[in-house]
Amino acid sequence: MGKQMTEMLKGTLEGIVLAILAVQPAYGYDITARLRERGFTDIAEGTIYALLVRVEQRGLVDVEKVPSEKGPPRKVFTLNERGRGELEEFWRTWSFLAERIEQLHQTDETEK
Amino acid sequence: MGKQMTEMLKGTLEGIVLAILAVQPAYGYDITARLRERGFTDIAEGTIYALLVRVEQRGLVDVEKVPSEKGPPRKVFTLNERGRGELEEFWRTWSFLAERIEQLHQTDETEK
DNA sequence: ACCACTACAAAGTAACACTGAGTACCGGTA
DNA sequence: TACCGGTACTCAGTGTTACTTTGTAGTGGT
Repeated sequence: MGKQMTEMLKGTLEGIVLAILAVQPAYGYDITARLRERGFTDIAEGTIYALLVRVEQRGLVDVEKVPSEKGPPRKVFTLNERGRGELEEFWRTWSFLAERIEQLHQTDETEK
Repeated sequence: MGKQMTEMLKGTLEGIVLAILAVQPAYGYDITARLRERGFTDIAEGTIYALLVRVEQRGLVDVEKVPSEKGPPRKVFTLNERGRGELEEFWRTWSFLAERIEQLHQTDETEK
């Protein structure tokens, strides 16, 4: 993956995952699959699991072990109240940043 | 500054500064001022100077020392050819990410 | 018995923004 | 003269994050 993308995902990837969980509860392996569907083809599994450990420790999700027919038991993550709060703040922060960057983009374009 | 914003700036702040330099050459202190004008009121000076050292070492900018009437000499940074290339890649990466996140934002909104 | 796919875990690395402190130069004021 | 506010740059140390790599383990098909 490009280095720029790697750096840009820092701070956004967590929000992306929370947003995916907001749509519907999911387990790690499933989340990486959904990310790939949405165009994030190069995100390593290990990255997602590490991120899930963090959000669990911070109490943003509830966890439930569910047996699987094809492999080890699944850890299903559900966004809880705190998680929803965090996600809302993520959208606020994102909107703030995106607006200002888009403004710069326009200025930059017109310079050409 | 909020922790989320701090993390989100990773990978984007460099692009933001390059975009500002694309409009017009500037020195560190000036760049922080322009950032504040554009709404980034909480970005520490030290952060900008460290970033400028990095982009200089990577050869994205040309540097010129210019004496100042009110303080130490200014290090004026001008975006060069490599810097413009990097900036273009930044916009590509940004657009890719922003599109997908906005898509998620919509999905998330309609869920409510 | 082997292999592919599913599913999770963990250690080590690199990159980045922040904090806080420090240096230095100038002009104005008391 | 002595001080202070504004300008301008530097640097060491900290915490967080995503990536890489490797390993473990269960299931089903051939």
